[in-house]
Amino acid sequence: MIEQVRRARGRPRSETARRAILDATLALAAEQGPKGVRMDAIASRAGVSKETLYRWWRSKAEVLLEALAQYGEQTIPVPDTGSLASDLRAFLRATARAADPPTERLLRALAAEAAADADLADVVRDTFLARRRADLGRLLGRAVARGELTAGQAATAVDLIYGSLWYRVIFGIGPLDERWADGVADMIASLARASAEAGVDHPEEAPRPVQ
Amino acid sequence: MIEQVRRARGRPRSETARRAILDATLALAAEQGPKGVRMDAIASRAGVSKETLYRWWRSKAEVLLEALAQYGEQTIPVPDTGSLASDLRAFLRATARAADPPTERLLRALAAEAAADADLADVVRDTFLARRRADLGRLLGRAVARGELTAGQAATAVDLIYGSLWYRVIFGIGPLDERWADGVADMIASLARASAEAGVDHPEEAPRPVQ
Amino acid sequence: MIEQVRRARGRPRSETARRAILDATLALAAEQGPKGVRMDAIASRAGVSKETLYRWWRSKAEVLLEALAQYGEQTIPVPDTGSLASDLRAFLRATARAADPPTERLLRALAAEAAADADLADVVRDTFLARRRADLGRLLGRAVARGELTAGQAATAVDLIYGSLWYRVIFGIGPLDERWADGVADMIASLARASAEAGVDHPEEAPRPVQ
Amino acid sequence: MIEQVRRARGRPRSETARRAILDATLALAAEQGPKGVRMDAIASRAGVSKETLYRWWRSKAEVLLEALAQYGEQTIPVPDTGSLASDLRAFLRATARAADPPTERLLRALAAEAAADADLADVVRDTFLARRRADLGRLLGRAVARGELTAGQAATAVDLIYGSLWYRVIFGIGPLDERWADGVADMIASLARASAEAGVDHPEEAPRPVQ
DNA sequence: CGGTAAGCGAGACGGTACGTCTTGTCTTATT
DNA sequence: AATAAGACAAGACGTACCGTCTCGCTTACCG
Repeated sequence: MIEQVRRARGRPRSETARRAILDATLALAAEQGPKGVRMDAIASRAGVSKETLYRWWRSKAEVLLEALAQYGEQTIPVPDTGSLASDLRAFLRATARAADPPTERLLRALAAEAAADADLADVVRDTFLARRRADLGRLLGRAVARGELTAGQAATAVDLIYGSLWYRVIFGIGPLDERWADGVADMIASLARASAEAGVDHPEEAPRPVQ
Repeated sequence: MIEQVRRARGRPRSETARRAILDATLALAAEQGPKGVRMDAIASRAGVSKETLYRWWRSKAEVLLEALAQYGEQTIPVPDTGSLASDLRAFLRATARAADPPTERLLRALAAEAAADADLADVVRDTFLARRRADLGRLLGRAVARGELTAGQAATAVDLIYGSLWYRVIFGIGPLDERWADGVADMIASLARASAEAGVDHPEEAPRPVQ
Repeated sequence: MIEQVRRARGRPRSETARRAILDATLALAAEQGPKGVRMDAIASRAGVSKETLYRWWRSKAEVLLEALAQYGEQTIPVPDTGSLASDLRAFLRATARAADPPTERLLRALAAEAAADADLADVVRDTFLARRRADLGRLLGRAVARGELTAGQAATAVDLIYGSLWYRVIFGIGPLDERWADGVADMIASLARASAEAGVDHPEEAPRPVQ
Repeated sequence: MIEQVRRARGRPRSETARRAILDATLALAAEQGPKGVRMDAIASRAGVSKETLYRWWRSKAEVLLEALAQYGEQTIPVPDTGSLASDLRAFLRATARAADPPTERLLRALAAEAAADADLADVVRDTFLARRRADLGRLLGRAVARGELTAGQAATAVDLIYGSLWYRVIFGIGPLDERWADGVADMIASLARASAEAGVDHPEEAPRPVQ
């Protein structure tokens, strides 16, 4: 049984234009920083009209969101090694790798939009951030299940971890490199080990040494 | 012989205008959010000309910085009870109290500016953030001295703690209330307790300056 | 094969906006005088953005020039009755009729701009004034051909006649009415008659009585 | 009986400052044209405070008026040789000499102010222009008395002559040199000769006040 | 000769217009 | 129907100039 996709009438959306727009967005962010990411600059660099931009995305923020979905952290796997420490390390190292300088600048541009506009912040939180928070939540959830963390600690940890990421990006505190990933992962993992040793819920789970 | 402070020539700067401007900035942020904080709106609300605004502050961000210094977190004491847990609790609760909704909105407006402009972010980081980071650094430094944390952990903790604060503010993740303060304080303190029990490496190691 | 006029791509310039701008310019000048002719007032009255104004005219003076071309003296015919006296009368009476109060105020606004800016004055002289000077020059040129005036006198007369017009407008010396037109026309014509009687160049041309 | 000039109390007005201001006004006009004549520029160039400027002159136009009175045409004698032609030549040649480039630029700046502001134009007309018009009126009045001109022609001639002067200055039509003076003088004088020959009405008719 | 009142330099101030910039919408002809 | 081109409305930005105000200092008179 062949699934017949109903073809829309008229000229189909140009995939070329879509890619050109997202590429241009990334390139502009990379080369000129958040301020360089202007709708007319994106359009002109992509060889596309502003009309096309606004036909498919309602605002600059939406373009940024899709550009991030394309180039950013979307491919970060959620590891499950049985150890919070190694899970976190792997996850945050992958996160740091995904946050290369161009992507960092996209994040920064997105943060600028969200900080300035509460409605937009809601959207960003409930779509873009929510997915990443859910991933990290699942990872930490396994530690909760093993009794290494309480649910409340896991929730707080999500804020601490992603908070430190955005904080560093927005204010230029420092790079999102392996050192950052390991520092944060170890810190949270030590805590978990401590909790486990203190006999939370599931003492049968042996704590593993961090590194 | 008493050193006579030489009075500057010409009409002295109007303290009234200065206060009116900072008040107007706070009021606009509180009432209309970051987008309401416009230079012309500040000027008109303060009964001041734009020229006066630009005479004393080169950008909106500088006005925000001074308004924050005036109304914001500048009076948060750094407690020293001998216990990291209670020090942190007290410090973060005071921080949460200082971050009332109007102040939160000022912070948000400032974040929007800093995210959009890297040069400005440098200024914000090196003046506004640095003071708060230093306060928290001193607090954590005592725990380092007591062997409850390594210097590296203390540095990471600063990012985690303030990161979570800004993250919640910028993206509207949740309020900066006592629950937040206690959750974060407990989390970091548990870690310290765990580290101390584990006999962490070298307490004599001097704490690295927290950026 | 018919030459097809290539239509420019993109949205065509709005004729509505153009007219609204020129109308608003005239109305503001008429109602509020030269000081009322402000770029933002024109824009707001015309229901147009300032950007549209500056897209098509680089300065207020250019808008005034086009408004004058639209409403001003452009339709003044250059009569040729064979008599300098009646030609001049007809021409200056038509000029006076064209210089109704709203137009006078546009002229005044234009003079203010030109007086303040030498570069602009050059443009005004070489475009707007030049056309009128040429018209009057042709009219007087016929008198020169008839031997009623020397070429030098004709040139001086152009300055005298238009000079008196602008002088009266700018400093509010008096109105540009029929009395003014006749007074100036008769004066120049008497001179021509006198020159002719004195036997300048072409004595065969009989002087005609001034009406 | 000795007229005792009552000396005002307090520090007397600085004549140095007054001269410095008028000099600076002239110099700025000469060097930078009408646009360079700014109140703060005058003050700073004269080494004087704006306070002092506005203490003695209510507006830029008043400063210009006094600067012109100082450097401009104030010393032009009204000749009385018994011949209109030579009187006019002498008067206009002296006028042209007085209108050197720096003075021309002052005139231009004054015209810009007057054109933009009707109230100011009234003042300029009734003070500055009136004196010159009266001088020229007296000169022409003698021709009227001799029956060379009618009173109406004399009045029109004043507009034509001074009109041409301002017209040339404002729009940069051409210089106010001897050629201009002679051209205008000869033109008006020819007319007078013609009228006299034609036996124009009679001298008992009193010359109308020339506005 | 010392008090005092006005003049003065400095420069901050409120007001207002300018010309620029960016966002998001709209209107053409073309594909 | 989607697109490139580009004009458009809205509105904030930062600058410039005007004329006013507020200091502390200076100058010359007058008692």
